[in-house]
Amino acid sequence: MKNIKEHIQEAISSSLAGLDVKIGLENPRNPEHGDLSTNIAFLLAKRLKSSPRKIAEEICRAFKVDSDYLERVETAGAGFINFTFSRAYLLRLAAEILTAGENYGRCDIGKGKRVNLEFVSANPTGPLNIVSARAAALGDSLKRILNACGYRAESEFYVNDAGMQIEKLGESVIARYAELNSIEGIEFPEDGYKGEYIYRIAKKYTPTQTVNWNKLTEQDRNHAGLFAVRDNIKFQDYILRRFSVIFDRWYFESLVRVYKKHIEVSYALMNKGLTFEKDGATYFKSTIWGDDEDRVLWTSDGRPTYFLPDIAYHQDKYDRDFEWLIDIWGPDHHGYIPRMKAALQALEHPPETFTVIIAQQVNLIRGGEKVTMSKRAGEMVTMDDLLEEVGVDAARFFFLQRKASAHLDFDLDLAVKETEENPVFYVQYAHARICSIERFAEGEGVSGEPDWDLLKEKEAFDLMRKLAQYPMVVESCGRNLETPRITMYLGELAYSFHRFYQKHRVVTGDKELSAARLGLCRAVKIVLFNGLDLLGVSAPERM
RNA sequence: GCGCCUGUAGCUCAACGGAAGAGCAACGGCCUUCUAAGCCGUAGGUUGAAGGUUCGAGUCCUUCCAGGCGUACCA
Repeated sequence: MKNIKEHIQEAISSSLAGLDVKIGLENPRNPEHGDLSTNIAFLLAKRLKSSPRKIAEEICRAFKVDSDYLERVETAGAGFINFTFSRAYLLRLAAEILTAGENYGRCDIGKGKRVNLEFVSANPTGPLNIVSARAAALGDSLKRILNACGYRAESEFYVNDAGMQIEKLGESVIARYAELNSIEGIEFPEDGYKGEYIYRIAKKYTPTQTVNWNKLTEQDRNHAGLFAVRDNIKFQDYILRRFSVIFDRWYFESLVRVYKKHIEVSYALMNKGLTFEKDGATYFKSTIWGDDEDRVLWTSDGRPTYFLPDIAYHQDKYDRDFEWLIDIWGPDHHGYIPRMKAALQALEHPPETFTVIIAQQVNLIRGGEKVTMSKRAGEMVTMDDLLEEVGVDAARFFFLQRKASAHLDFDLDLAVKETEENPVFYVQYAHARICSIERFAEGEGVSGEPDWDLLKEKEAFDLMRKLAQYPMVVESCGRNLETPRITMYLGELAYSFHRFYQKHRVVTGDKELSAARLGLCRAVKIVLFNGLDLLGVSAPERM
């Protein structure tokens, strides 16, 4: 049995007799416009020197309606052609969903391409913040979506466990340690990490045996810094796991440095004549690829900047045979995009193999006012605070409802207070309700293969039409690296189901009809489950 | 100054260049029946402004206006 889109595309192509045109099919927003619609007549108007309306009518006339797929084909508006699915197609589809199970909705637009998704990559200097939570939800969900679209996607967290900030972190820990142990003469560094969590770490910390409190060395600071890094990473991983985000790989900047990958990359750029020295620093000529200014790779005192090992890290992803790199960065890094794109192009990677998604900022609203957050002052609402307050499912669903590029106001009071009216619960409730019906049906002895032909109700067919849209939604999200369509779709599917439920009792004295309706419910349950799974949101069996 | 993001219903936000939508809030109805965390109904719009491209613009281009973020030899 052919895919219905292919069926329509072939049927139109044959009536166009050799005209080479891509026939786009989309879901009309208005149900009166059928189940699929094409704008092909508009696109052909110029070439055929005719009006869209006339072309649409001609295509319509030539179109042989096969009732295995379609009930109706008609022109509308200024030249749209609308297709309405046939009863036979929809019933067959419901049966197919039961067979396909978790595979329903998958496609193969990715063709096995290996994708590396890097996200969160927060500094190991403290707890995760709210933007990290958003990036985590987005990245993890995109990984699930891409895998459902036939890509082989892996997730990666890059840990910046090297460089100045680690020393600074160590200095902060040592200062707090000194404070806790009444050791004199250690000042808290002016730009140190002031959060309460540093005390927590300092309490667990044991300084090096050789420590001289009057003269702290770089080694002392690094020792404390790495201790704090390990503690922070452990906590970050713990919170991410609670958020249903499990990274395939944690990649350490210190490893880049140990294996001198950054030096390799530095030489590679130098040998291409793409670097120069100025005021004792080494620059990369990123302006060649449109960056605003050339960027420093090595500082004048001989340290690599953050940028250089990061280039090496990205080169390493290519070396590990990833064909497409997707990075999700916070809004504070958007200025960083041109230089990284420049560096990767300089290393001869085609620009389309590297995509950056900026996860825009999140404003937390509490008591109708923006919660002010200052990392330096240590006033943060952290990711674990958020999980504590609104829960995993609500938090993920909220984040994924918005496209990444949109700023997001997250009203904490509302999310907590309105738990019962939360969109995620609406969708989950539909799933739980179907599970409940299944339990009831079992008790009533409803079983056996559904006789789909018994389904006649309008609401049942509305539901099947919705089920038919699901694969297109997944594919579209995979193509656009977006999630809001899925949350939106699940809301619509749940709505269609609740309507059906309200109007037609599933389990009745008529066992045959009950089995057919139960079959439809099970198809809905499968799609709800699959969709929620792409979001990393649970599908509860009872609520 | 320059760069990026955003501006759509009272609020939060959708809408591959295709035929303006949802949820919440408001108002009015529906539980002897498989979960009322549900359903039905009412109301709500010059898509920030003005031009342009197009058969067709919330969407693309230009110029404004408003809000946010960024603009390091930090990460």
